[in-house]
Amino acid sequence: MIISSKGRYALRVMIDLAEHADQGFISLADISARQEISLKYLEAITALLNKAGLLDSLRGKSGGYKLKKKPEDYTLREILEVTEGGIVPVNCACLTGDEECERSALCPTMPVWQRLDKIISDYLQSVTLKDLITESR
Amino acid sequence: MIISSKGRYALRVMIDLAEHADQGFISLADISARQEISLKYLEAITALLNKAGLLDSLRGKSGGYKLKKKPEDYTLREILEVTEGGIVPVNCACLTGDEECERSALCPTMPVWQRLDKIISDYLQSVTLKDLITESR
DNA sequence: ATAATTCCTATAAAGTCAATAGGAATTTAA
DNA sequence: TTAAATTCCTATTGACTTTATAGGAATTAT
Repeated sequence: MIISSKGRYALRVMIDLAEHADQGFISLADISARQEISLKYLEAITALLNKAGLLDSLRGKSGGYKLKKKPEDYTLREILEVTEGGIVPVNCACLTGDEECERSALCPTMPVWQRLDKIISDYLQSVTLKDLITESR
Repeated sequence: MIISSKGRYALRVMIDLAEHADQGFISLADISARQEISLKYLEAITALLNKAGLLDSLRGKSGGYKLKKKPEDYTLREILEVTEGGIVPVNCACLTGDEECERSALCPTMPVWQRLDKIISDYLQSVTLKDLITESR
């Protein structure tokens, strides 16, 4: 799985924050109730988003989170990369680069993994948070 | 990870078989030596490919495997789907379909997962085993 | 016959994922 | 000034998946 439930939930959190952007800081308790995701799991997810600088946070009573940028300025790629710790479709050294691969010089599969990686990356880069927001009806 | 090491190895096996297609049945011992993958793991991988009907096999002395079709008639998609047991980028019910999702009617993320799935699927469908074969030099 | 091979079932070790727990630090609001 | 609400931090757990390996049965060419 390229995108785990952490990434899926992160997207729902960001959408929720975008849809309530006019209400200042939104508490995780509110998001938990609306999205039916446990408070504790939400804490883990927003910790990642916050550390990466995607959110503003305020501690203490009537605190919470809000978006730091406009929805159209977040790409799905940046949101998902933060929560997943990198988006890689294949655990091959030619993509992860964490170890040397002796075969790389004549590896027939390398171009495929690199193109696949680019296709995915490009698509996720092309969609913004704003694209996901459903107008309230 | 959308594609595990089993899928990566499967591709290398298929390439190896394609490159030695003129030599009749190729034993896993030979592939193991060339590809530096353990015999036992190769057995597990070819079992999947064989059960799915992608290979011809012959047991006993001087037995082995060979391709059932021409390299240009295998898509990466069919090879990888067999060894991975399905290629799905996100563990969401809208793709796996193994359980009902109450949110689906107004889920803002569903179209993204479906498009991502299609992009990946289309790309892997468009590349054949023949495309991967490097002419010997 | 025998050697080489695929085929079958089981198992083990390591890693990842999904989620929870408990409490410290902070801040607002009563 | 105190109490309540909230984020923040570190740790842990159970389930599941991945990546193999082991032992031997069945089969077949030589």
